[in-house]
Amino acid sequence: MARYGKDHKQATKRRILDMAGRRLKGDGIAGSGIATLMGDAGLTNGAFYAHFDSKEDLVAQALAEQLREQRESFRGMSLEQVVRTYLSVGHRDNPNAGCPSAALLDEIGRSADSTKRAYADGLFGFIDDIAARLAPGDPPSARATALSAFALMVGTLQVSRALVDQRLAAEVLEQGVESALTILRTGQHT
Amino acid sequence: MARYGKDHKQATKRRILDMAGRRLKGDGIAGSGIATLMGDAGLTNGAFYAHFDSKEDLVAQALAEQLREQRESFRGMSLEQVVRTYLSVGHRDNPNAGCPSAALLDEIGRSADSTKRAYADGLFGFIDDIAARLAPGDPPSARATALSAFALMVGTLQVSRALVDQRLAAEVLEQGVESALTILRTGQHT
DNA sequence: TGTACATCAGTGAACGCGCGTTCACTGATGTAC
DNA sequence: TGTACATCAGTGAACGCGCGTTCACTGATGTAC
Repeated sequence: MARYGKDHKQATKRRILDMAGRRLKGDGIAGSGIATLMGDAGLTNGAFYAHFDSKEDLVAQALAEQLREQRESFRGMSLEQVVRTYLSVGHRDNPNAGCPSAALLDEIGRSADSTKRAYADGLFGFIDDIAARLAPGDPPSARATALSAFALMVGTLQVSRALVDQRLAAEVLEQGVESALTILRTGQHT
Repeated sequence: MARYGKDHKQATKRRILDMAGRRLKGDGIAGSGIATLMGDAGLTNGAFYAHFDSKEDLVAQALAEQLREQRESFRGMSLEQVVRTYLSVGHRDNPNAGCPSAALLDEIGRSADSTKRAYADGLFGFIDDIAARLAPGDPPSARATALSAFALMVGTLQVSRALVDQRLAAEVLEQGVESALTILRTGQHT
């Protein structure tokens, strides 16, 4: 037995993963160093490899965790609420607390296959949640619609984050809400 | 007079910008170092600062140039052709020769204001081209539709690039084509 | 025409720094006797 | 109860490397006389 409670190490790892998820979304994958990531969790760089095989390993696990949390955070909402929350100024201005897709999608495209697989698994869990609400009787039929609406929301949030002009950025978000709702309402599904 | 033709330096700068544009889209902003960028243009790191103030400066200029080229490349196409070319397997598999938005949008969101401004200028030039084709008489009325279609295409291409499963990635692209065309056909404009 | 000088695009070494990763070590605790 | 030992999460210095940036220098050319 270790001198700490038997789930101490597990709790530490969870803390690292949580903090790393936020940091990665805020500063990007390439922009987040191991020492900083560990410092966020109140530890030093050396302890990192007691928990993870490599930075890639951490990124894949943190990504999975962030997607799980995002999925949960939308659980009780109506689809309209999901769209309005996603394309809100609050979400736009706090990438570190927001959607991992909007924050990291192009970097994920350049990442190792293990990271991509972790991402894909988490993403389609989320997409299936939306599809199930669009077509409770036959979720697969609504997958394409759900994915299109999501792709539109991700692209819109990213564009809005790339704009300096606040007025224009807000307008882009509002138009995104209308378009996303239209897709969800008129999509081909049962 | 310099010992080279009077536009020699200008030509070198254009070469650096062109190569840098490709490299940045392929490896990301944080993933592209000055020495590598200069090596691509057949030069050494030291010459960089004879052409640019800083890496940020280069990124802003290269981004503007890439957006200009993208705009030109779509000039003669119908909107349907634009959509099908954008959401093609060829585009998906060659980010370095493709859309700067799809390759770099989330990193641009984390960049300096000067970079964001260069991006916004280029982006809306492109969006306005699409809007002008949707509503030749009154382009501004179609801006929202054009932007939504573009956001959907960017998000879709990014998702498709993040997938390891080729079959699934191709399916995502195909569904994206349908959704984008639907938005362009049914959007609210004159 | 021939020589001395000015120009300046480009070189390549060096700056301090942070990167991902390794590893010998610390020190708090639990177990054995 | 007291002491010796094993465990192991975490420390922090060090590894080689590439980063963005600076700068003294090179060498090919054009100009002046």
